[in-house]
Amino acid sequence: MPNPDPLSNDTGQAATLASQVFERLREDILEGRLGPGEKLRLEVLQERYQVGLSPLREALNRLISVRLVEQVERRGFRVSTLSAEDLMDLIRARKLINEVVVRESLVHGDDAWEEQVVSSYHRLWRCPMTLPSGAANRDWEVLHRKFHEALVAACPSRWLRDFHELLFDCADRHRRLNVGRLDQQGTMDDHRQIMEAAIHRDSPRTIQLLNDDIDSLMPPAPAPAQGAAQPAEKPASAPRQRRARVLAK
Amino acid sequence: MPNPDPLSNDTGQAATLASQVFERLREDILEGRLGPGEKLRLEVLQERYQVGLSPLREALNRLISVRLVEQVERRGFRVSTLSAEDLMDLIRARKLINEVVVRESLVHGDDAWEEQVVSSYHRLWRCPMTLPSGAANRDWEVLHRKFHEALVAACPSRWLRDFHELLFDCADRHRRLNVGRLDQQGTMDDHRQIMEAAIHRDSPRTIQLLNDDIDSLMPPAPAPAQGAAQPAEKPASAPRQRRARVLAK
DNA sequence: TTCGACTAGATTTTCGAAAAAACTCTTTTT
DNA sequence: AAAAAGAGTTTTTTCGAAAATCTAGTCGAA
Repeated sequence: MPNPDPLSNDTGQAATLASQVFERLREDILEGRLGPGEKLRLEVLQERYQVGLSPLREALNRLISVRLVEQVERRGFRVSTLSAEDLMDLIRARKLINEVVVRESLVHGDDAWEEQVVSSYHRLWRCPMTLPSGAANRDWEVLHRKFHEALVAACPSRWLRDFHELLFDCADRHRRLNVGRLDQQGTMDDHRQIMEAAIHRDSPRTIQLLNDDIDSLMPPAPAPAQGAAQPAEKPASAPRQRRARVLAK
Repeated sequence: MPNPDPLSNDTGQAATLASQVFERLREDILEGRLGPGEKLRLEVLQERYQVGLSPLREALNRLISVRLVEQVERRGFRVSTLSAEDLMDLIRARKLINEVVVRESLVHGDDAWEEQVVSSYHRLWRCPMTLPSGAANRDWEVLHRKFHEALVAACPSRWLRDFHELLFDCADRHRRLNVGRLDQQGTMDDHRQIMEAAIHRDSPRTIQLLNDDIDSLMPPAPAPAQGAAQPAEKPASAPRQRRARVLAK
């Protein structure tokens, strides 16, 4: 379940404005309402989220650490870009980390872990991937993430789990922004297979299945370098095209 | 060479206050002037670095992303702690990432890379590890970091290089704060061996040597769980010792 | 025309004070 | 005594305006 109340965090405390804005910005980027490469003007965001500069800036900074936003000193923030190259690198790194983390998790997972895997799978299974309207179902996204998180939850290395999570989120952004362009059918069944391989502690198979899943993000057409997502200056409003400039050093 | 001018960044631009404070805070934490677990009161830092809240907060947020600082909403920031457990985990993760990154780097490294490795080694070799005064030599720290960076610079995966860097910095913090307690003699010679193995493209040996180096951070005495570094409330000034309290959750 | 200096407007960064929470200590209640 | 309730003090978070810097466009010289 996604936290239903954005005004409070998991511990029931009231969230700071910074956290709230962080969440909203995150969603907006993940869902593509703020496109890759788009400039994030502070005043605009201030207006959009109805907050002052302090919480906004704080949120932006946190988004940088999860690589959703990039900053150039004194020149502001922008949504980070998604290039085909990045994606390839991401896929490679992910497979690598995944392999280790999954293996470790399967080795160390106890009964409680197993239950978590099964139940998070079941919740995911029950949840429709798309809403009746055809739009992506946010709940599904969250459950999907939780399922993958549960799989590796038993890996004893915090560092590796964190890397895994970061990579997952980045890959997930690519996935979301490419829905339609990607072939995402088997997903339902894939997850069941993964879950079963995992609770049978079949490392090689689990890893293999997950790697396939990861690979499914590969840019559809290895077609001529034309880039799936260019750092467009907000397609909707790109009146002023400026020529390349030589920046100091 | 550490950037000699903290008022400007690498591109010659004037650095923002936030960046300057970030650097200073970073140094202070790395050198132990701000100890592990120490509470970072905003007002105190404001006074110490002579800046307003905005740049301070920004710096703190950036430090969080490199794991030097931790935050609890509405309860402020503190220097992140260093436990023996963390260190063990860190060592494991580092060896793992290291293995991959080094192998890739040795495979892809070209002549320019090789030169960089050699020259960064040489600069390191030339530099005394400690100052005449006996204190740690900051230049050496920087060159040391650069040497390790150069080794893996040819790894084509940005993600893995970034992970490698993050892990290195964290491990380095442990090392610095434990100088004296650790056996750090062979270092000089070790680096030469590493460099040579690397330019001979001898992956297994390079990896082995680096792993040994990493292992050398292992807590000296596996003595009774007494923790090498407790989240002490600033040893230097702990006038009010307050009894343990039950914190929410 | 092309380059460079310059100006006006836009945008980001920083400050100082106000608002909101958390913490400490005391008092009250069970 | 232990827990609950308050009151005053810290500390963090947020705002709104000022300062600093960047950008785009203009004008003049080569």
